[in-house]
Amino acid sequence: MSTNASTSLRQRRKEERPQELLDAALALFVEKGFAATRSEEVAARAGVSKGTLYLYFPSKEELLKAVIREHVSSQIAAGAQRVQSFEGPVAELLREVLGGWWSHLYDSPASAVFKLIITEVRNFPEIAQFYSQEVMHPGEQIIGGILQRGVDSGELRPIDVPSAVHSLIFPMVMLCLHKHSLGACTPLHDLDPHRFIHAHIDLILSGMLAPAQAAAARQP
Amino acid sequence: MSTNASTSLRQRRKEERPQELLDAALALFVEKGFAATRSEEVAARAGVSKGTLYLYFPSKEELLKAVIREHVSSQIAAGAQRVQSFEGPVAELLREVLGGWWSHLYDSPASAVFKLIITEVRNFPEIAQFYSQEVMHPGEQIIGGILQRGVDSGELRPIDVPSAVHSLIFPMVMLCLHKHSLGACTPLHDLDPHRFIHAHIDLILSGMLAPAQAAAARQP
Amino acid sequence: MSTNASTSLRQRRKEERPQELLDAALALFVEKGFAATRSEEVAARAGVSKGTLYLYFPSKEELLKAVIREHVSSQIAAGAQRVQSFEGPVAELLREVLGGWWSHLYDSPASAVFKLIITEVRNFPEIAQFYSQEVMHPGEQIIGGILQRGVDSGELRPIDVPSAVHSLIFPMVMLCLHKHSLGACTPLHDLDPHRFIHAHIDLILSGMLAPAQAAAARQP
Amino acid sequence: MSTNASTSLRQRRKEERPQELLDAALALFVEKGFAATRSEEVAARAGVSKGTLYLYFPSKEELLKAVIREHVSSQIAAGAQRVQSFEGPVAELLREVLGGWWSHLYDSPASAVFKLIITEVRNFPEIAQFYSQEVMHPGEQIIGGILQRGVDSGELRPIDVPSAVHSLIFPMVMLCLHKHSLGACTPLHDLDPHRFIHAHIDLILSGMLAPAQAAAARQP
DNA sequence: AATGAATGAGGGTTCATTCAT
DNA sequence: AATGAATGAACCCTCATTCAT
Repeated sequence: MSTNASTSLRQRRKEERPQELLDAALALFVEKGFAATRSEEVAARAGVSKGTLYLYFPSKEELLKAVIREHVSSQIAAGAQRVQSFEGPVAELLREVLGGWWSHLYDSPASAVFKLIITEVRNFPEIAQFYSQEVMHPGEQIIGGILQRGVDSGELRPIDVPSAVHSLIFPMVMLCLHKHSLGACTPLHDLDPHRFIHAHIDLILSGMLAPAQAAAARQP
Repeated sequence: MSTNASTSLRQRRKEERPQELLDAALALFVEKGFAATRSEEVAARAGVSKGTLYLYFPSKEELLKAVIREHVSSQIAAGAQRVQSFEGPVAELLREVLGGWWSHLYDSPASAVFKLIITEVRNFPEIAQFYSQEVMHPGEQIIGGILQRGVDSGELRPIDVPSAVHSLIFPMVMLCLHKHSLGACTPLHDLDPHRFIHAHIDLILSGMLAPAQAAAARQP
Repeated sequence: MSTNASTSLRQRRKEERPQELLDAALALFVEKGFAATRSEEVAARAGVSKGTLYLYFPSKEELLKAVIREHVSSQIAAGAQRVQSFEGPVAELLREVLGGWWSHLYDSPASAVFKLIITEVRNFPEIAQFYSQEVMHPGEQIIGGILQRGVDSGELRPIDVPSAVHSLIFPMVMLCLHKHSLGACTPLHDLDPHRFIHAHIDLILSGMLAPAQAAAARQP
Repeated sequence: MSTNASTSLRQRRKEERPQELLDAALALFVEKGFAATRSEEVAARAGVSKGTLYLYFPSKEELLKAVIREHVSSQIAAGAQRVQSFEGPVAELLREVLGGWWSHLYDSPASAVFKLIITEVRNFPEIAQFYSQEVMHPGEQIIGGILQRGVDSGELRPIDVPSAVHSLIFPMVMLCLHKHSLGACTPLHDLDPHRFIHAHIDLILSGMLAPAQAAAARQP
């Protein structure tokens, strides 16, 4: 009898189902918007039928929240760890943290979540609370902490830290948004995302480094 | 003759209705998304009944396109003019152009259009073409032209112009998006939009100015 | 002053309005059906505005009834008169009555009314009563009377009069229906309406004439 | 296995639904007209809910076309076969073909389709093409062929065949139309449909038979 | 008398959700 | 556990009718 084998296959499928549904939902919600996505489409894209979706998620709205939750909790803590233990100069730390985050982010499905949040917060305000607390504030804390450390150590000019944090981060988020909106229609002619981000970090760093450091940076 | 008097109430309403409907539509499409906005809500917000909306726009989709068209054509040409005729240093020109654009933009309903475009392009790809040609490319041309002029004159370091353009612009767009999404739910704690943009421009300028200029900028 | 002239012009228009509206309504109701015709179309075809229609008819339904009433009352009485006073052979009388009726009918707007009645009686049963009493019964009486006279006089075989009446009349009505339905889309290839009706009457007569008459008819 | 049992209820319904919907649609479209019939009424009459209708037909208009298609394709070929293989006199053939067609037609739902076509062709011109090709022309060919055979063999007088075809057929169609329009409101006082058709065929035959045949027919 | 802007009930269609199989 | 037929609330849009001008 194939009971054992088929059970394990079934079992495997069964355990993967929620993730497959979440992936399908993320892709479609980001592409068409939550309201314009039919739940049957989500099911079809995950390779199951309409009814099955409702075995795993009680409603379309809960599915949305699960999609967002899934991509929100993670990697902030990891970033915080690295910052604590890092010893070298702030410029390097910043390049590592933001660069690492970016190379992880842009090409992964997680880049889509920004669009999802921008698009749907107004309809589901609980998302706002959630996202602010779990992602935005901690992220700003980490980057802000690095910058402040740089200012304190004299590596950086005395800058307005919160502003600088957003000068750094906003273009990265914006690029993710672009990827899943206009960028999916017309290509971003003369701008490679990965090169841009490095140029961007360098440009901001140039603007922040204390004159001595800046001179040093220009003639190593 | 009843021209003068009769023009007043009925006629005046008739002439103002399309604008009232467009305003209502922009607000609601941005708040809830196109698909999640009922046409009756738009009508109600404009103070008319469902049917009246369809006297002025043939369908909800045409209404969306009209909303976008309305906020897209303008002010690019004006910006180009100013740039052509300007004589002073590039830093000043940049502050004037971006600052002027910003003070006009952020507090006006036009700031909402960014969200609308991010949200709806994938469903209405003709918007992409339209927006790229009418807004993005010309805008990038203008800012890129200024930066290139600065590089050529030695005011700015030899930078990657397209990257710098987006380092400058993306945070501004991002702030508009934020205003109409997360920002409408939880306030942007320690960041005043107008002050941020000036700090942002200054920061980027610090990163771009040629060393001589930068030194001069630091000690007047 | 043009008061007099313009008043009379206006007056003329005003007096003709109801008829123009009735004509427009007949044409459109027959073409598209009552339910599928918009009252604004009727008004437009009559050269007036939507509101004006309602100055002359209290509702779309009343307009329909007026259209039917208009084409129903007439010419039955006239036919009855002719029959009473006619002296010659029945075959001739029949050709005159039906031929006269036909040449009057087929090319006039009245031919359309049959379709209107077929189409709309079920929705407005009062029409049935009306039409039966005013048109069908009297018409059948007249034709039936002629045939009966022929049978009584020996000109015609002893036939089933009611059947023969309908054998005579139904194709004529059918041709009117055809004109305003299929005939308006694909032409009636090899059948000229006027020639058909004469051939039809002759054919039926051939079938009804008493043998002696028939022989006479074949060799004069 | 649940095949046999489970096929029963749910599956059986699924297979029968389209037909049930078509029947309901035919009845209502004929009674009230296409435009005046609400799709919910059709569904209700078929014992299902509004939404279910759209599981089987993509739109009300497609439902109409399906209704017509269903009643159009058939029995013409069957008639043609019988005509080819028939050996006896034309009068008998005609009585058999038309009589057979009639007894099949008048009391079946198919009799309603004539009204549907008369009523809706102008709004859906594709129906005209369809019906002309599939029903009218072939039907006229068959009857015309019989008559022509009779003329050629000397059984019938030299008559205008196309005219005679319509003299024969039009009253039958007309009676179907009547059944579903006026006849549904006021009864056809002194005319039984089935007797009428036989009297009608006999009458027309009397008019067509060659004198010798006619004399024979009168004295058996 | 005539207009046509405005209304809102009504009807076609979609789609989240349920439930018998 | 999985399916997909069925439901019916909800939404887009139309159009008969009204009424201020």
